[in-house]
Amino acid sequence: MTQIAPPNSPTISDDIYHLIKQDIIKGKFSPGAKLAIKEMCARYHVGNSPLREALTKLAATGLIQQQNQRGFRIPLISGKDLADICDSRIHIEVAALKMAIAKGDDYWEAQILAQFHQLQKCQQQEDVDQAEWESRHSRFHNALIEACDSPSLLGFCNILHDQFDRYRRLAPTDLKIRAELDAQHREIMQLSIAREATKAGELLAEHIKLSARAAMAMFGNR
Amino acid sequence: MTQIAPPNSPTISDDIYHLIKQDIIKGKFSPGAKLAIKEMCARYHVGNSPLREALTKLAATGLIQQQNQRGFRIPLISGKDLADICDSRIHIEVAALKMAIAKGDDYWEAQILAQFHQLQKCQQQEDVDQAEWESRHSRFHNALIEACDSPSLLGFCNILHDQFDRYRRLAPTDLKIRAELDAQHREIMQLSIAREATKAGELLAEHIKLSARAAMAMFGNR
DNA sequence: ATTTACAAGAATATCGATATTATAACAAGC
DNA sequence: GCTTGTTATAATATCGATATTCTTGTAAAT
Repeated sequence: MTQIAPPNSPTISDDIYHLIKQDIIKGKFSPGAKLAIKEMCARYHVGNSPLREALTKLAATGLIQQQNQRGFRIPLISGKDLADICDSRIHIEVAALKMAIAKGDDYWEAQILAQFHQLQKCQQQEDVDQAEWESRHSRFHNALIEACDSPSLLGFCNILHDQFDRYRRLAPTDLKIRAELDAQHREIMQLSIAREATKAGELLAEHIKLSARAAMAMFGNR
Repeated sequence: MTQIAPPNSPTISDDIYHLIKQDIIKGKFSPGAKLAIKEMCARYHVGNSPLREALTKLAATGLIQQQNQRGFRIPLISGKDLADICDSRIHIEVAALKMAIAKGDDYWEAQILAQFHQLQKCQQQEDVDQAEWESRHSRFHNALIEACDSPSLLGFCNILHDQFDRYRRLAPTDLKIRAELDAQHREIMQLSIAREATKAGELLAEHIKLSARAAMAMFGNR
């Protein structure tokens, strides 16, 4: 009995879902901007239905807002919102990291090393490819928690990551802070593989806070 | 300057989203069942587009599964999945409760008392109205954490609640356990209003575990 | 008997057009 | 001048039909 791998083609809906999602995270739409259906159809060369499905899906993850009979908008930004995303990320991602440290196997350790290496290589370039860095950075953070074996926590982490990234790209990160963040990456990796759950968790919390600081500076209060 | 309240009519898409969501939670579809587009359109008396948007949204929250070119399915159930949902709920809902206890004001306290009272009244009936009980039970749990002032955590709690409820309704809860769960409700309420964050959190964790036990008994292993 | 190839059928996903609702512009009344 | 009411316009949401993809059944080949 040979279980043949199913074909499973992509759909337009799914393709532009990822496209639009990335564009939002990249900041190609300004906060509060209206996403007019017709314009979006023209921009992404798709019809009504798949576009709306993609937008609906994005609205479900909080990356855009939907109002009945009034279409879709890019959410406004605020210090309060960022603080919320940051705090939630700390709660959930730290929990996931601790679980991963408890459950992770050799493959998990290897993947962390591998992704860290790729991130390093990317950063040593003369002019860093932003898109590539973002991708590798995400993969590194994901590798840390992937072994937590909790689909729901991982899903929430992804949602929060996306929302967090939109903020992070609004404010260019200072070089000094960038170096510090990178040092934290190394430390978190080492502590995780050494199974120092508590210390690793604390450092990850610090790391997230520091990441948020640059964007946070754009808002006076919370 | 009189800021008039906007009209904001409902949409078919939004209406059936809630309808289908409740039907899934109520267990009207068996795990693994295929949700054929045409049949669903007939069943809910709606067209193609709003139905697909509703299903897409539900897929984004994990209440149904979507596969490209292969439509939508009700997720299978498993002890592993339930354990994951349960654990995540504990992580996130306990965190939210502690935040709420730290930030809650008089209104928060009053709402908890009010929702608890309504839940009690409902339970003292001869034959409990299941739908009404579910609604009041949800509102009580929500009242506890609402003051946490974190939209993202509250959103995740709702998602997990929905998934959890589907499992809970699969197995009828033993009367003895039911009484115990209700005693916990009262205790959690009291500890919360007394601002005993740690104790309240621990008890909420116990409460969630106990709720899951009945459904968990349906699966031998994890 | 098992696998492979192909064709018919069914289902999903998408398009183009329409109906419904919100928005904007403008006139009338206080 | 400001509010209120009305109409024209534009946008969203929905429908019905079509194209594309998967699935099933049958026949040929190894």
